[in-house]
Amino acid sequence: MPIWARPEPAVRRPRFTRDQIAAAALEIADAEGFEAVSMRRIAAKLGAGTMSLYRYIATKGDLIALMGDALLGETLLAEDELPADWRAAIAVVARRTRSALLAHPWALQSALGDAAAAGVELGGPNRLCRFELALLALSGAPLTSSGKLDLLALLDDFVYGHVLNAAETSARTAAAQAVGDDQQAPAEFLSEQLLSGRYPRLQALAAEPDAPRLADASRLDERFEIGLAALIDGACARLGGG
Amino acid sequence: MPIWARPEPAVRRPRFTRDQIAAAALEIADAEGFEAVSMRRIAAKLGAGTMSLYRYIATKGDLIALMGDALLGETLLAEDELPADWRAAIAVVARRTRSALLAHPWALQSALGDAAAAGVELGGPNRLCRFELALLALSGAPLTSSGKLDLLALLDDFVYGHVLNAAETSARTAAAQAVGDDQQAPAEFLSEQLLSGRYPRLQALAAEPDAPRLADASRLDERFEIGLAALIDGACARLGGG
DNA sequence: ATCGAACGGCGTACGCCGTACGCTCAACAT
DNA sequence: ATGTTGAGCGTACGGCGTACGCCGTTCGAT
Repeated sequence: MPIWARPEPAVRRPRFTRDQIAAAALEIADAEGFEAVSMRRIAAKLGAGTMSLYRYIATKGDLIALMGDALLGETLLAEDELPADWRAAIAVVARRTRSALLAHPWALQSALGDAAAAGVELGGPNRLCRFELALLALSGAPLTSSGKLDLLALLDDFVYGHVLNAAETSARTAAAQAVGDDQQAPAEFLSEQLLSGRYPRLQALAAEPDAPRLADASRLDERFEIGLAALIDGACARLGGG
Repeated sequence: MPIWARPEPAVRRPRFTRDQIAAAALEIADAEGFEAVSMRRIAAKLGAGTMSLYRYIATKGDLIALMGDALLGETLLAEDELPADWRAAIAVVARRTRSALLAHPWALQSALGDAAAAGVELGGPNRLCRFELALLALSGAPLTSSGKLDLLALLDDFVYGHVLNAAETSARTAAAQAVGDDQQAPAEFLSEQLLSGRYPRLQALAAEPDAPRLADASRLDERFEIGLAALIDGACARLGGG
């Protein structure tokens, strides 16, 4: 039922591959955003008729699943890129995942939505590969099997959430720098709200001399490292290891 | 420019309120999913013409922003619901956020996408309220202002990521229990993949006697608590507090 | 009380979307 | 040489967001 369970058509002489189709979709998503990815656009990019794609793919959900798995492929590392220390190793996996997702801001959109859920089922080969790699990274960790699964899930929670909020932050700052005129209104609205007195602590915080920015893109890296370290150490201790 | 900066029309006698429109959208999203929310559906539910909605809302992105902020309203707590201990207090805020988001699985979809980004800008009143509440919870914490911001961002990262992955997991298990026939194929595909030998550690893990489930919905609560505690303690220590 | 202007409500239309259906015609088996 | 198959895809349908402009009501001014 999942797309990876069905072999590619390959019956006669197919003009395309699922990989080609997914690659075209990736390109469009990177260049113009996730919602620019449509069957017609992909077909046009490949020089094919729109409906031809349906010889290779049952539904758009399948395509999205393919895109998501292709993206996960970018998170993979060779085994020898993993440090020997398991903490360092799993941190490398997490950092790599983060940078791959940040490089493709549409990544999380492909994971949400009913269309995606229909096709994802249990994840594609690259997802399994990533899982395998993560288990390898943890092979020296003093954790039970289910403890390892918990730690991996915890780290994925954090990484995905970090990317989600980082994408929102950067979209905001990007929008703020757009016309230059548009950034006036939101800023005005915010300071107006602050001055309303309904948010005393927020107001006080904004009034501080060092004035930490509320949505500060420059601290994203440092924040990620802090959370990563806290989770690896803390979760490991709480999961019964050392 | 953000929708909250513009007052409601209110010039003559408007038949609707933004709140009513947002409420109708919420109802549809809860009942039939996020992608069932369309201008036509909302208008029909309100007994209005489709285009009438545009008297109250500039674009669908605005509507989505409204929905997101309404949802954030569910995460709010009264001040006296906060424990005195700052660690306990911020944990309560995080737990409340988690349960509100889990109750509305479409929540994250509303936060993603270009349509949403256009309207969100700096967040609505409820978002500001939540921020204020979180600052109140942290008022006793031995952290600098920017340390508090970092901790809050870190916790939001974790909570949102947790919900994201939990939603995916539950969507998967829900889909698995759908027809009963469909669950056969994915399971077969997975075990086939495992037996291929390309994923030795995954295979070994699946073969263990206690057999921890790969996507285990039953451990979600415990995992959340572990991550929460690890982040609060670890991040606080690393941010220079006690 | 009357009337002009203003404005809320919304019908229509356009250009997108995903995809069901069925035709055409090249490539293969015989 | 011929029959069969299936890849490629043109057309069409129902849905989407929303631009545009008409209509009838309501309000302020007289």
